Amino acid sequence: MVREQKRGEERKERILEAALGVFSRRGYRDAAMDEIAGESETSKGGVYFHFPNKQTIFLALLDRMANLLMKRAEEAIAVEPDPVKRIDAALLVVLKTFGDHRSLARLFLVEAMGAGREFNNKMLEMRRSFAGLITRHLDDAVSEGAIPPLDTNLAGVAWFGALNEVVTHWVLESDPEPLEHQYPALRDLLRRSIGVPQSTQIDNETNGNMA
Amino acid sequence: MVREQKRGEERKERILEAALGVFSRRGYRDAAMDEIAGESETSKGGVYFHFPNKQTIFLALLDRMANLLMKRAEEAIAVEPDPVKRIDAALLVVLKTFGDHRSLARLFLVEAMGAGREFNNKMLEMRRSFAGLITRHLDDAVSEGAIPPLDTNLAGVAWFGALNEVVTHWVLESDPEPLEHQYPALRDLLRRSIGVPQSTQIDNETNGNMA
Amino acid sequence: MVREQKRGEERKERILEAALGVFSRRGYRDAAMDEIAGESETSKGGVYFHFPNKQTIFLALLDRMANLLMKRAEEAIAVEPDPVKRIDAALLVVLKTFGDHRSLARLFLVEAMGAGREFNNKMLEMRRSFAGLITRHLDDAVSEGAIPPLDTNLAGVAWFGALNEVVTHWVLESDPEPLEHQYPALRDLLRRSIGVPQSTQIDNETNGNMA
Amino acid sequence: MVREQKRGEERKERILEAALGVFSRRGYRDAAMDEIAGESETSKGGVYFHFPNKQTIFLALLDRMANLLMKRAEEAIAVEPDPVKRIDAALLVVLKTFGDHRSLARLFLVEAMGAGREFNNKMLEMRRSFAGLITRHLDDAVSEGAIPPLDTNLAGVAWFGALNEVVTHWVLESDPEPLEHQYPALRDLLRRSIGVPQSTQIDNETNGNMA
DNA sequence: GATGAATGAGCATTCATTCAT
DNA sequence: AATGAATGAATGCTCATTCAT
Repeated sequence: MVREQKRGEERKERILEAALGVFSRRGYRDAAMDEIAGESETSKGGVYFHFPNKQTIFLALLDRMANLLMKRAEEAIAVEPDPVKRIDAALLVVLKTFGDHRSLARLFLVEAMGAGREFNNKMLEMRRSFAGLITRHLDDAVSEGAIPPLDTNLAGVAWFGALNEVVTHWVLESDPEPLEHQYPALRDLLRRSIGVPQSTQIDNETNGNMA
Repeated sequence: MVREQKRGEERKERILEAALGVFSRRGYRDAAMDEIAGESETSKGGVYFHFPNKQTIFLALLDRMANLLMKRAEEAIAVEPDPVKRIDAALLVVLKTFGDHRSLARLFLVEAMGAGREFNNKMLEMRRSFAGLITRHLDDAVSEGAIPPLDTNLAGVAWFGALNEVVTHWVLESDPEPLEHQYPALRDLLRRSIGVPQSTQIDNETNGNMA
Repeated sequence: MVREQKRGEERKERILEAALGVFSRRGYRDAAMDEIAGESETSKGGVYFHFPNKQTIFLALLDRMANLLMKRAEEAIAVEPDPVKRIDAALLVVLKTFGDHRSLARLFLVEAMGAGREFNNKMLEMRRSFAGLITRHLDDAVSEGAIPPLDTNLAGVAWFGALNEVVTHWVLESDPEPLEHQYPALRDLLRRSIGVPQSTQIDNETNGNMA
Repeated sequence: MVREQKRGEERKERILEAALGVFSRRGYRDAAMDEIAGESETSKGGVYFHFPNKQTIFLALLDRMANLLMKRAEEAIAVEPDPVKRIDAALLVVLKTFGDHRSLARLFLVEAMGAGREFNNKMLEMRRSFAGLITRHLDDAVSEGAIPPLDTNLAGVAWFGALNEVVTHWVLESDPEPLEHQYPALRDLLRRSIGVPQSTQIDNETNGNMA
């Protein structure tokens, strides 16, 4: 029984992987359940046994990406005491994560937008939770006196948007250079935007290069 | 003859208006040519007489929005001698333009993304041209000594993304407040991000914080 | 499993039969997939599950007729040692086969011609293979000394055409008499055309003239 | 007024020529009135002024070919006293006429067949009238004692079919040699089929080559 | 006579989803 | 659990024909 459960999970996993490939290759609307079934070495009925419909599969993938990002960002933040450096760390980890998963990034930032009315709420919620994460940490930095007061709500949204756009360009480009190369300049831009004192900024100038 | 031409143009215009409504109500894929025809008080054949296919209509609408934005931004910039204020002016005009055309904004920022592979190039091109506009003026500001040197390419992309995201939230929200309300905080954030000296900033500080 | 396969084949067969009816009633272009589906007691999707498109169904029917004819003709030929009688036998069998399948005959000789450019190659190939069959046996007859030398390639084509035309008239006529009635006269005509010696001809003279 | 009439006729002629090109290039069904209009330097409305519908244009073209063939054949026959030679002459003239008008031949023999139910009667009638022409002259030959009695009705049909098929192969072939090359062999075949005495046949063996 | 905008019925094909086996 | 045959609604696009100007 336990074995069967595992087999079930494996199958489910295979379906999700196949779906990721198909969705990011064809886009949400042009992805056919047939192709997802074929690519996951199942039958169409098999897919429908594990997922009630196409939308759910897409949403599961979206959630997976969101959780992956969130988790990694929180982890990176957790080990860093300095509020400003926390944000730097989170930024880097997000760039790295997207950079390693271009398909997921495309799904998340490109395909999900116009996938249909049904996804708008979900998208808004996700975007809000990312912006909220940023806002929260900016609030921390403000209350610790590391940066001057500002509209952190707006900053959260705007930062997410800036990041988003950089990644989107990278996703849409046919032959892009590694996403992480954008880190130093983006970090400086964002820091400045919230009035991080020059001194701190110099401190970290060194790690302009990363893996 | 002139009258006929005008009639033709009017009909074309009616179709575009109807299409805008349908596209932004249903999304690109779920928009039916039938509905566009119905809403423009034409027949399906009539629509196809004026446009070769669905894609072309969508693209025409996208172009229209892009041109509208570009034109207004350039105009706002043209009358402003101070490089920093130029950017402020452009920002405001973009917020106002989107704010007045929520449907077009939705089309431009939300629906166009996942409309299909065929639109990706067009989208990238448009996003690049906006980012490029910003970059160009940032370069001017740098060369005039108004702001310190920075990676203006990245800044262009990031600014466009920030703006984009703010507008997108506003588009997806069910009951949003006027988009222009975001102007002061966004302006400050962006200014700071490029190291605009505090003094200039104080000038406009009046309409500062909002929740 | 075997049962399922059989069910699948039955369904496919039903579709082909329905298609034959519809194609020969309406012609290739005016045949609607809807009608084929309806007549085969399936849904449109069902038809498309078994055949990728309309063209393929038509081609399958054409192939079926061609194979049926070829097979029967070869069989009739196989049991007959005398080269001239072989040809007589083949002729008779072709007339009988068409005579028993007026719809297929119409499809094969009338509808297939103007069905569209896509079918021209196929048609030419089929016509060539029939003409070739005749040519081959005429060659045999020549080499056995049963008939004098002649341009057997041309004769193959011409014979096929003669046969074709006789059948076509019969197909297009609103109230035709049995096709086989044409056999004796056609046989004599064809025999004479290749110079079959009178003696052999007399053998079968019995069922000679008809109006 | 006379000039206008002439202009009208010219226009009509241009339309027919254009239609011939389009029909034989695309086939009856795939020929668009738009293209016919464009190619005849008229408007769609213009075409409809001169012809009530598409079918009529096609029929006019068919008639034209039929008349051309008939007329030339009758002419060739008229100047020839010997009944057997008459038939030879008609055959040659038909081969030449088709050979010089491959588009018309395609229209007449290929496209017309599957153009739709509406044309079947017309086609049958045309085929009958050609077969009838042959039959008539065979009857003459019989009554003059030039050939032995035979089923001339069938022979007419079969001959027309033989000729038809030879021309059809030539039409469908991608790179055919001149149609007239088939004349000598076809003539001999047909002669033999009606039992033309050997002597006559030898007489004409000379003109195996033609213009 | 001519034009070309407009009409609208028609149609092949796709695809998410269901369900008997 | 899994299969794959079957469903049927949905939709972009074509084109002969009409008719106001």
